[in-house]
Amino acid sequence: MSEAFPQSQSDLVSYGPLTDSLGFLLRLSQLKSFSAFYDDLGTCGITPGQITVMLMIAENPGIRQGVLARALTIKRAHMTKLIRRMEDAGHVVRRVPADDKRSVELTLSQGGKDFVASLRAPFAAHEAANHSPLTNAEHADLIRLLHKFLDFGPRQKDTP
Amino acid sequence: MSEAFPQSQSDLVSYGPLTDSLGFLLRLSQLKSFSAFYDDLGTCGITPGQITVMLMIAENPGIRQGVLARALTIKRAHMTKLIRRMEDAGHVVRRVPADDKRSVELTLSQGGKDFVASLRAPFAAHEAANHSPLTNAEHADLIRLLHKFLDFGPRQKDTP
DNA sequence: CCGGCTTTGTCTACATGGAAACAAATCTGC
DNA sequence: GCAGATTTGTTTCCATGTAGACAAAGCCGG
Repeated sequence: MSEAFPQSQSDLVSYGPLTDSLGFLLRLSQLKSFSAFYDDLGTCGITPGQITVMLMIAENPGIRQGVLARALTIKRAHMTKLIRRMEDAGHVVRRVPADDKRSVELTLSQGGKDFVASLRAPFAAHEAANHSPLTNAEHADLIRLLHKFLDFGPRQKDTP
Repeated sequence: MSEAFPQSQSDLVSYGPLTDSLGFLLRLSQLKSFSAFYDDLGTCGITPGQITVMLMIAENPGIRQGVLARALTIKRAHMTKLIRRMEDAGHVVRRVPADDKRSVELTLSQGGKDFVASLRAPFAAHEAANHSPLTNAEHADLIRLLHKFLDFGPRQKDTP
């Protein structure tokens, strides 16, 4: 039962119980998606993690580091390293607010804003092409199901 | 536009263009799925990568290392390390065939077979519970869409 | 044969990301 | 106020996985 996945030509392998394992399929899908990201945006000198963080800061100016880490399901320790590099690159500004001197508020520098602006079009093009073998309707379905799987809250409805 | 994901209570964050980014959603979903895996099977002393490799060898006895690496979309260098540890643990046997002395054929030892057998029930239970907020029908849809996204070939049909 | 080219696994760096411990700041109960 | 617990970011160490070079084995055209 259950044969053949995308692997190169034809090694003819049976995937057994993994064939319908959600975790396994999600992992493979994420690897494929990341690979497509590098194909499309590799020349922009950006990684998925970096663009994610920068888009989030652009969308939520002044967001605190820990809040951002929770929102992206990554550890604060790792966020520290990510942010440090983007600060060194001059893209992100760290500010310690007076009312809570433990925390750090993040904003984009002008250079960071310009950089993000220059990435929006390529990123959108990548998203549009990332469907691969999926039709537009299937792509939308997949997004909807992942939202539900993730407990995505107030799905944005334009007409309340 | 676009607010609120699962993060802890309510940090109220806007995800902007990431809200409908397939790559971003796949990454979050994979993290959630992995986390559920450790919750369900962490006590069995196994990682997602290990159980994947062992299930694949059980399903394809004598499979070569490189073929397995391609099938799982991981690098041969990493497969070498994974296999070495499972060999040290006495779960996997490496055999160099006479007809191609470069390659290595993998099989499970009796201990490996027993170990896999002991994991099948917990793994199936985990898969059944991993739907989380998805209905059975939605879960099946999600699997189907991921298969298509991944170019899953001869989708096993019982009635041709 | 036999000099190249490819394939296969391995090795050594290196990048990515998490676990646990820590210091400083804040909060809480008294 | 203030001693103890909690939150926030950081540091260090470790696990996971990749990139590129390598050696050995197989393949191929003369």
